Amino acid sequence: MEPLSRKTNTVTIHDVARVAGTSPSTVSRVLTGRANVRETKRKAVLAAIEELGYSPNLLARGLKTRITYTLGLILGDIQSPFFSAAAKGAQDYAAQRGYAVLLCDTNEAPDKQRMCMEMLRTNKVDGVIWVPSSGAEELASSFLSADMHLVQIDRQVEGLPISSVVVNDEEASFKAVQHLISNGYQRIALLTFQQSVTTHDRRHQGYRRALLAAGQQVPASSILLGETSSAAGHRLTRKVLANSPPPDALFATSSRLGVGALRALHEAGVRIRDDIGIVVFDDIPAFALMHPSITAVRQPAYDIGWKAAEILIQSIEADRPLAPTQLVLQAELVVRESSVPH
Amino acid sequence: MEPLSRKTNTVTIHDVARVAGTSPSTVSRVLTGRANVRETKRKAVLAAIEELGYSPNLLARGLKTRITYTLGLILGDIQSPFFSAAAKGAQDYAAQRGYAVLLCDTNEAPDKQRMCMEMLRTNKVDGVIWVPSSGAEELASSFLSADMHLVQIDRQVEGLPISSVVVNDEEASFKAVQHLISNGYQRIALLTFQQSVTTHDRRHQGYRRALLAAGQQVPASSILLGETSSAAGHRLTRKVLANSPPPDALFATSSRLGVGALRALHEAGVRIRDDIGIVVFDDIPAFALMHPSITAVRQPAYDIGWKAAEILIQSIEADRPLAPTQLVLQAELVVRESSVPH
DNA sequence: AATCTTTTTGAAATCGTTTTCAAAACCAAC
DNA sequence: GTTGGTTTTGAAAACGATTTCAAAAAGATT
Repeated sequence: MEPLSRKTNTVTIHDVARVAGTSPSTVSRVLTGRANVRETKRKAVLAAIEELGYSPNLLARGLKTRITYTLGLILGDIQSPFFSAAAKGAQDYAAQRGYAVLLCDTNEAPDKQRMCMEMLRTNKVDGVIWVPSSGAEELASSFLSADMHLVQIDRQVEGLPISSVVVNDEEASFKAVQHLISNGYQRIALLTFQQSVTTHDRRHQGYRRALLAAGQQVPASSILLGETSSAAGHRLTRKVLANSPPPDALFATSSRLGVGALRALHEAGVRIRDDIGIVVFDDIPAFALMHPSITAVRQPAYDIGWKAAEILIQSIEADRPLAPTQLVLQAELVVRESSVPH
Repeated sequence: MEPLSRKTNTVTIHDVARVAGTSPSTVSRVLTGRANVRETKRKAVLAAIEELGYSPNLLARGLKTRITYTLGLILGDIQSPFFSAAAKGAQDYAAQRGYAVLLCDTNEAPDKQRMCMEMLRTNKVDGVIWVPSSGAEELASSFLSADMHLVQIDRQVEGLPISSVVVNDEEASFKAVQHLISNGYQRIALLTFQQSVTTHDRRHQGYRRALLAAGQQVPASSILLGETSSAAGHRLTRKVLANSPPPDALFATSSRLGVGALRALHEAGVRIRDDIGIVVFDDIPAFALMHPSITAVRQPAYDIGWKAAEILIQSIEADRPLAPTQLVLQAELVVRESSVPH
């Protein structure tokens, strides 16, 4: 690390004080608005600030107050529509409350997740919104014991007192599969993530419950496990199409798995909707544009981010430690063409 | 602004020094690695750091060194696939170089853009990557004169010495329209942004040049101007379809305009590909999945972000001011089905 | 006009680092 | 065992804010 050049022309609170004919203390008082200062002085200070183009140094302020008005946001992949919508929601709420947002993309890699947390810690963020990747338990507990404010979104690390904002994965999946059944589909296969993650586990659970409620068995051959990538969706779909009898419907627990499945179905020349129905958990813009359009479970991603920021800031600004909040938003089934046979 | 509670259990460089039996100066030296310290001491210091779980306070460091190792990123809309890919590229490069990224989403609103810049300035970021919205000229020049390091991506504020990373908009558009012409399309309409923004202006320019090169006129009725939203794409397409004769191909200068156009075409019962060809500038994942799949101009969005961060950090770490870099990456036409009649 | 109360003010300490500067420790060569 | 030249070290002064504390000013009350 070689030393870098430094900017020189910074204007500080002392300069403002000098121009306004007062002391730094008073300038600070008008800045924070926490104490009363005579109207004439206040005017003079504001004029000086204007004249000098002064803006307070948040580093110095943060150093003294231990509050940085900065949040960390750790995502698996900012390119995913779900996460970017959540990021936008979080950012919008944070900005409205005067907080800045430090973005971290982990590419779903556990070690990068650790690095991100470390980075956010040294940057003294006031709190963190994150999507815990699998195997994030010790990481979570270590930052919890350093009394870092945390809110997890989408997924949950279970058994720890951490606030979270998630959707009703189990129930929404139950309804989605029930919808397929009530539209006459008989042999519904499941495409899901092989690793244990709360979201996928619960979606899997909802699928099982719907089949059982309809008096159906859940044969092992119709549960397909893989990565949550479109390549995996493609591969698993090809595999399940080889079953005899093949499934007449698919339920995919992530949009990527769904996208891969669609590709495989198209290649196999199977007609979506009539030959095979499909519902995907997590809606993406493309699904509405396709022909036939794809039925999906829409998650309120923007709201998830917004609410997470709200809970986080509330926790940060509370004087005493709060009990963790568990917020469950409602995901809704958006029925389009792919699940409704002619 | 009410006073907030403060964390108490911080471990500082003094604690480390005490445990290691040395002085803060020496601890600082092993942290920065900028001076040599005897191997025994160095070991002791590292052990103490480990034992105490110390991590340096970047606020204090930044206050002293005036270097925060933080970049600002100002985007119009993080949900746009193009911007989120660019954000990812920038973040990946920045992280690799030890920089954090402060995210700002302006919703394309000029006043929010100003607020973002102000926020980044008070946060003392080392530099900023941004997408200048229209009317950002004075903003740009004011931050330029405060010798803030800036790199603009996608769009350019013209006439100011600011580094930028863009694509060959004009040429790629020229090729896209030429491609339509060579596939037999005769009356190609243009859907573009009504406001003057370098990207759209250049794409418009490329469209004109292609038509003129083919010896065609450019009738005013085939230039459709509106917002760069899918609603506008929809409206403009309905409008242009009413022309007599109607166009037999469309060139849209943004993916949103393109998406709206596709919706309108579908509603009108016009068959894409045979009745009407279409090429969209800016590729999105959905285009590859549709039937027929949509020909688009693919931009290296990830690389744009990556390169912008590279240029920015280079400029930050240079001892002396550098001449602004103008980098033009190559956008390429991805020919799919929508522009190739049977 | 004198006293008491309340409000407004500024000097100085502090937050946790880095960095200068001079003293201390080390090492080699005589 | 000096001497002289390197390295290593620690004390103290920043960096730019906030905040405590006591003094000064203003306002009320007699």
